[in-house]
Amino acid sequence: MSRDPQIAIEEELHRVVLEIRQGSEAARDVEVRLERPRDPTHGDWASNVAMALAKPLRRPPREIAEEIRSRIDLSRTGVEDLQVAGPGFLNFRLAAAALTDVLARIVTDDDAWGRSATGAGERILVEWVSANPTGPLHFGHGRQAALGDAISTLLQWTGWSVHREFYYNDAGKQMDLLARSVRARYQQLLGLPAEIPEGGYQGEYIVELAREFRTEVGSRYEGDDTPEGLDAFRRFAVRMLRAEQDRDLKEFRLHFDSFYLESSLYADGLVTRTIEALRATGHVFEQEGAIWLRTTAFGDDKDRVMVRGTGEPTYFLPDVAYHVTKWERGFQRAINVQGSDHHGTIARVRAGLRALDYPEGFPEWVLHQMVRFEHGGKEVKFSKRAGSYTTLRELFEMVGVDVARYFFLMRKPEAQLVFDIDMALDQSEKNPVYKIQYAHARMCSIFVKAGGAEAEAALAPGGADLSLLAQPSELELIRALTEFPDVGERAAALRAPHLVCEYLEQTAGEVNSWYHAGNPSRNPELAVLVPDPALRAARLVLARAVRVVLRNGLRILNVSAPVRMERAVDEAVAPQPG
RNA sequence: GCGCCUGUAGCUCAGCUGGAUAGAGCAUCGGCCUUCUAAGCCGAGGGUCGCAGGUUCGAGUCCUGCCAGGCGCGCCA
Repeated sequence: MSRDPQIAIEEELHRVVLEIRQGSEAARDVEVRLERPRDPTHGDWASNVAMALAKPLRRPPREIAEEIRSRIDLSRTGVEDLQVAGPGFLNFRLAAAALTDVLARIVTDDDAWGRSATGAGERILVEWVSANPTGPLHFGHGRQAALGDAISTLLQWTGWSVHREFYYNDAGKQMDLLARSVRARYQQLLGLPAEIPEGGYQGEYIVELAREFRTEVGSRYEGDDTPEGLDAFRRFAVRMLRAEQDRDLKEFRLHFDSFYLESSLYADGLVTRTIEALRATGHVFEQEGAIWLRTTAFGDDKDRVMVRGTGEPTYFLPDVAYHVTKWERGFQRAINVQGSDHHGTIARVRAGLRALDYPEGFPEWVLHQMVRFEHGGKEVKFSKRAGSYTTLRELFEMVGVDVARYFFLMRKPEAQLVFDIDMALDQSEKNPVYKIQYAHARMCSIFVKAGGAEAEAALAPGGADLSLLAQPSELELIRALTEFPDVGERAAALRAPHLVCEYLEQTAGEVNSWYHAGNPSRNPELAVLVPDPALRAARLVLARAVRVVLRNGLRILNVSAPVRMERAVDEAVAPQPG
């Protein structure tokens, strides 16, 4: 197995640059990095290092580039050609052999292809969804749900030890309102006059909860307005709603390692401890009967109340306490995925943690903008009131989990997202999810067509002469496959799963081009599997490598990679008679 | 009024942390089906990168100021 060309070139380039800049302190910060040129005519790898050196060395960039070219030793890098181009780019072109070598490695690495060890096993906690147990998950939670999951998986792919957590705000006023709302509905069912409290929950599901509660306890709480009674309503409602959320999360393929309860922060005395710790910093003061933290000392735009005049803490305190537990549980890195409507809270939580001397980047926030749903060219509004298209469950039951997840992920988090339900419902290749899944299914069906024995022989070491893959569309596809590890690396570093979506869509397009290139026939599978056994074998290896990349990419997004698709592929894959 | 995010093709959006001729999908238009995938393939048109300055060899990308949209600015969570 040859060395990774990228690393080999970078090392050699680095060596030459060190020689050239000898004695120049000014050039010390210039880093050597290879990039993928957009235009394939610029080679497989390019470096702008000559241009970066031009200023500190006070020499024309092209002259430096030429000197690098004359000094560099490319004999062990797989590079066939090095050109100086444009203002001073160094363009490296790999020999075809170096390119096709990667195919063998992809097939060998299989499920591990594209993974890296960048995170070095360091622990990181990702917290997301964290919806209050006051109702079912709705449309708006979908983006957050898919995003946090994909970011977590990306981090695992790049070597981090990821802990997935869901934080339940099960204490405080909202829970009280929920309990009162259910109680009111319960009393109404028993024919008693009762009103939903102001700001309470109006949804139809509250009536449903009251009905179920009555089935469970009968009229035991008829007319009850004691605190103990209210607590029974609260516990019942939270239990039921959490169970419902759990079902929805599970079906949306979300798995959490832990659910952290806000109420436990009180029970374990962590809220009190946090107050004491903050007091010790000297940034706490009393005013108008409330206890404040001087968050303005840490970048907030106004000071915040920690404990109300009534003696109850505001949500701010448990929020800080919660993040303290993340650190104390051994996570020196944490990511919070939240909707941008929560961004107002960030400054104060950050200020609280800074006051307690936690480092600047702990935790890190990924904020995503809101989603706009369109169906039939019109916006679909979802309110908390009962209506069509309100819950996350309704959405994924309508368009499917794969499509829903992908659509939520395909845009960068900080941009607003239009979720086009019509396109989501489309089962042609206009729908990017199907396009990718279809490309994957096609690669699988090639193997079915070829039959097991031939495929096995081709995939065995040395079983195929990969240099036969010389069509432009084949070489371009191989290039695309080699980029996959970089994409994962970058997407993880930037917490940007949409880069994976973009890559998969692009690659699926390359697959189609290869699959159909020069094949006027309507059955490209057979056209790909030409009679010549050597070329057939090589193409089987390529098809397998494509399959590995598509499947691994989809795995990051937690979108399924069907081996067979409905209709056409099913037919194609069906056993041949005789 | 203040803060955060966004502004790129008719529409929805990418653009690898400052590089080469700004890309993709949808939509539109033009070619391809009498052997098993037309749910497809090939091609074309379409851009003052919101506006105006600035920084430098070089700006969609960085800095400043405007304009427009989204979200947020409670002793609510």
